[in-house]
Amino acid sequence: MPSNIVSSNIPDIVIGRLPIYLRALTRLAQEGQDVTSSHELGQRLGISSAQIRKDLSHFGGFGKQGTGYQIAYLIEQLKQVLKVNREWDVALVGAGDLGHAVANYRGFSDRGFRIVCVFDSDADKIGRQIGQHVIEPFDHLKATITERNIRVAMIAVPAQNAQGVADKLIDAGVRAILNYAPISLNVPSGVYVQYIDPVVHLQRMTYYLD
Amino acid sequence: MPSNIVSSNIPDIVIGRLPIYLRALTRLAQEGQDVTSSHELGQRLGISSAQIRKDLSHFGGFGKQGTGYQIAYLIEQLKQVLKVNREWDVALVGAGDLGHAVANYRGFSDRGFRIVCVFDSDADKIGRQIGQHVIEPFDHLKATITERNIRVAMIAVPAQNAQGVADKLIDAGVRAILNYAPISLNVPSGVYVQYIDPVVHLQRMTYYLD
DNA sequence: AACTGTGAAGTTTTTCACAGCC
DNA sequence: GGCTGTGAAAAACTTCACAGTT
Repeated sequence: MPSNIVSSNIPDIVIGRLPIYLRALTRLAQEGQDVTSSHELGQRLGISSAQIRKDLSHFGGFGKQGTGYQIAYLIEQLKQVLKVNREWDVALVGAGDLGHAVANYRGFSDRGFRIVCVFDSDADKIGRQIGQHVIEPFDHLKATITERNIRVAMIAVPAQNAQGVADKLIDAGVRAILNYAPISLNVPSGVYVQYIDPVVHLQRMTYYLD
Repeated sequence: MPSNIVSSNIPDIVIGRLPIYLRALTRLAQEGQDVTSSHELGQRLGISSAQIRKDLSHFGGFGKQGTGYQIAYLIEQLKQVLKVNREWDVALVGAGDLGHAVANYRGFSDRGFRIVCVFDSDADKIGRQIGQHVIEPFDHLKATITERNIRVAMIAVPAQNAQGVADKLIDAGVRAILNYAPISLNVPSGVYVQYIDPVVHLQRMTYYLD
């Protein structure tokens, strides 16, 4: 989702598939496999082999004709392209049920992300422990995020507060927001937003049911 | 995501935007507005007005020239198209942190979905209360889902169990799966899957950061 | 004057199909 | 024989621009 002007010439839709490839490759590696092909990967993912080859070709020739792709090598390359060969510090806003689930989720650390601070506006929650973090009050938000130079955040607050939180985050320097609140955010150019709204996903499927 | 053959001729990408429109319209209605235009809606969502008009035109002429769209009417029409003018019973599999957050989430009921049963394999959890449901053991899954004629399910179990759970759900008659586990599922034609993997969303954004 | 609905034009994305390499 | 990388072709999707309606 290039928020506005796209600086590079690689389609965003291609970028969107790379994390899926990376996830599948990581799984193959865990299963002990060393080499795969665009065909095998495509079968697993329900994507055509041509599309996978074309997508990867945007970033260079990662494969070997006749052989396929060295899984460990391709994983490294994709991590580099997606810039997750480093670890990104992430701020979490909202320490309700959802915030707790997100804070306790084990799946971030080995895929490039680490929650480093949690904020909430509820006086009862401030100071409490969540995961391994102490919940900080809202008005620490800017100082903490600026100080730690945090660029990535997740919003897990009620819909009516989400835009206000987003504005504060952006003001503090955040450039990528994963929004769990069921509302579309308005953000300036250069800020990226992704949405997770389970109902949107469900509604997209019921269309096809009878 | 038409799992295989698409019976109708309306692009899936259009279907995917309808829930977004519906969400924005519901919000406008809550704010007390009666009428909107493709332009206003597009501004809010960062989508061109032409696209909104074209998308809606697949299902009939919902608007009035010179005036725009009657919000309440358009909401009703979209609900009907997406088949959420009824309430779908949903099964939830997995009662860990994530399962708890999902089970306690307030946002399903007024948007067409109602969690009616929760399953887990952990003997310690079975019989416990979650939201307003008693956690049932895995081997009740088929009986309960068949009996209640449930067509929609959410998977919130660890990645290594997700495919097995999906297979059981499908065998029991489920046709739409919202998968929170970070793994691509293999499902037969006629079964629809949507994925929620926060890391995939985050990785899609870090590409654009420096 | 404001706005929709829609063919036509333009752009993007996917698939095809094959030369080249292992 | 099996597989990649890639131009070219095909398909899908978005935007344009305007006739027609309120």
